[in-house]
Amino acid sequence: MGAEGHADGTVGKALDVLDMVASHGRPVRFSDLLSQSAYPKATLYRLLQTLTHQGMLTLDPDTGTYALGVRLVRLAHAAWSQSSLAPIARPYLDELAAKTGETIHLAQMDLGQVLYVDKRNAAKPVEMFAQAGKVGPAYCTGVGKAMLAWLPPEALEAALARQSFHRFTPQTLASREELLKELEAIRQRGHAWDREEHEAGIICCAVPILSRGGRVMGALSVTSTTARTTLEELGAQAPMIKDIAAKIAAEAESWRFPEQV
Amino acid sequence: MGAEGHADGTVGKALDVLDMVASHGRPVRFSDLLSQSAYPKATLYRLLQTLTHQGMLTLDPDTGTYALGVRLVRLAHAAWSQSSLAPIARPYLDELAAKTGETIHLAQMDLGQVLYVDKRNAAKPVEMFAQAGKVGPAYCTGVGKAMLAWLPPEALEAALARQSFHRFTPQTLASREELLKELEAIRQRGHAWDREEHEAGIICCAVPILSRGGRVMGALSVTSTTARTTLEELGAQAPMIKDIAAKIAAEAESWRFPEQV
DNA sequence: AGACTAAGTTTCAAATAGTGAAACCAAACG
DNA sequence: CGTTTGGTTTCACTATTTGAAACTTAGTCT
Repeated sequence: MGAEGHADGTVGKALDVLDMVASHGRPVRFSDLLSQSAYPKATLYRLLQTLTHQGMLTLDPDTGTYALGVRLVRLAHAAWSQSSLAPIARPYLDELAAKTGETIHLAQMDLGQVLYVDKRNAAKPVEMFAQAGKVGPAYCTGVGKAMLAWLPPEALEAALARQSFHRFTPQTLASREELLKELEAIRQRGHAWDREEHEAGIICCAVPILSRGGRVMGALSVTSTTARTTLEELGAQAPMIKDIAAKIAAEAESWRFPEQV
Repeated sequence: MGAEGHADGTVGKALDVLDMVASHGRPVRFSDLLSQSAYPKATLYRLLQTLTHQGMLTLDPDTGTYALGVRLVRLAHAAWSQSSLAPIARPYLDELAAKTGETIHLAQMDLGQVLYVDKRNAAKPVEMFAQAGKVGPAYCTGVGKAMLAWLPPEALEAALARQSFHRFTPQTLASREELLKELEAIRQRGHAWDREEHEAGIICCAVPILSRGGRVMGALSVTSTTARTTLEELGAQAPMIKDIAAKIAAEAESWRFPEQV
């Protein structure tokens, strides 16, 4: 809930409110927000007013409810096409999807959580917005563990502090200690497994996408079901996945220094 | 450029900076932003720091460049699925695309500009993030004019003030007066034309999506080329488009009061 | 009706947080 | 090496934010 740590300054508070509105699935009334937030009435009111005035929120005059504004959609368009690995990785995901015939995930780290930025479905065509932008836990997903494993100490610490360690399945690594041991194994192995840790019957093989400097940029995974395949079979594809991750990393980096001018 | 009107408060400035980063297609360095922004060095610096700390921006430690952060992608996911008409309209867009075989646009108003929130391409399947989130001018597009025509006076005024009235083609209505006359005609007619006003050879028929109270929620358009069809043929479909717009509006509204509890 | 209640909006003095010129530091350059 | 360029920190000044409380509407109850 409100355990949002320290919201620095007015901007932090405003963004906090934004998150609050986002977390409800539907338009919210002022009083709903008021009862949830730690901020006093007048403060919250002005915050909402500012955000609305800025187009980050929409106030429906009929119902008096707030919803996220369209300006966010515009910003996100830019965010997706510029900040994330998605646009660069797109052709590679297609390639990987074609070769494996399995579900592909491309994820990045967002405040200790896994954020899926792109995806290919085994069968159906992609439904972008509907899928990308989703978040998931880091400690019990392939992509999550792959990224955690290569995070520098302080960042890892920060991320660990945000894990819930909820036990989704009997296989879930539901403690800090177990997870740390696993991360060590992942570093050794070079890729992460998901052994039905998040969802029964779902397994995956994930590799990190690392910059030349060793910084974690994201992770890439191939997901399947125990009904269709085994960890061993998935593991056979690990070199190929790693290879594609390396290509994505290389292209992402070279994209950074196009015209140093 | 900096003609951003009045950025109220710190929050406004922060969002302003966010837009600035977004407007560059690529990661930007501090000095680039500095030269562009009206804010003094230290102010801009702290703003960037705050935004980075909040996950709205990412600072690449290797290159010292800022890019939009992943938190935006997450927020946008929520924004798209909650605030916009897109999720509701989706099946209707499919229907309209199937019936007409033409390109379909669903747009909303964003600070005087047209924001495309969903789209169906004539031939290819949709590329969501790559297309949705784009913005365009209001005064010379079908959807733009359709929305302007039903805006209440003050909102119209605010929107008009933000139009550039650049003459894209000989047909572009490049003045406030011409546009106002056209808007009147649109209200009479019930739908807006785009007579190659934005791009030569591209025509479209657009209708507003209005709430029961008459509030503009968005607009819907069918686009084609002069090579393939004529305004008259497009106009023949206007009733159907209007019908679908009405359905979207109805569903969007009923969605608002699901469980009044 | 008239008195209550809930929900949203506005006020205003006090306090905090934001400002920005200038100083500082550190690489990169010549 | 001295200099430039690019980024970070300081600090006194001030404008913005704060939030208790007063105020307005609507909507309810008796």
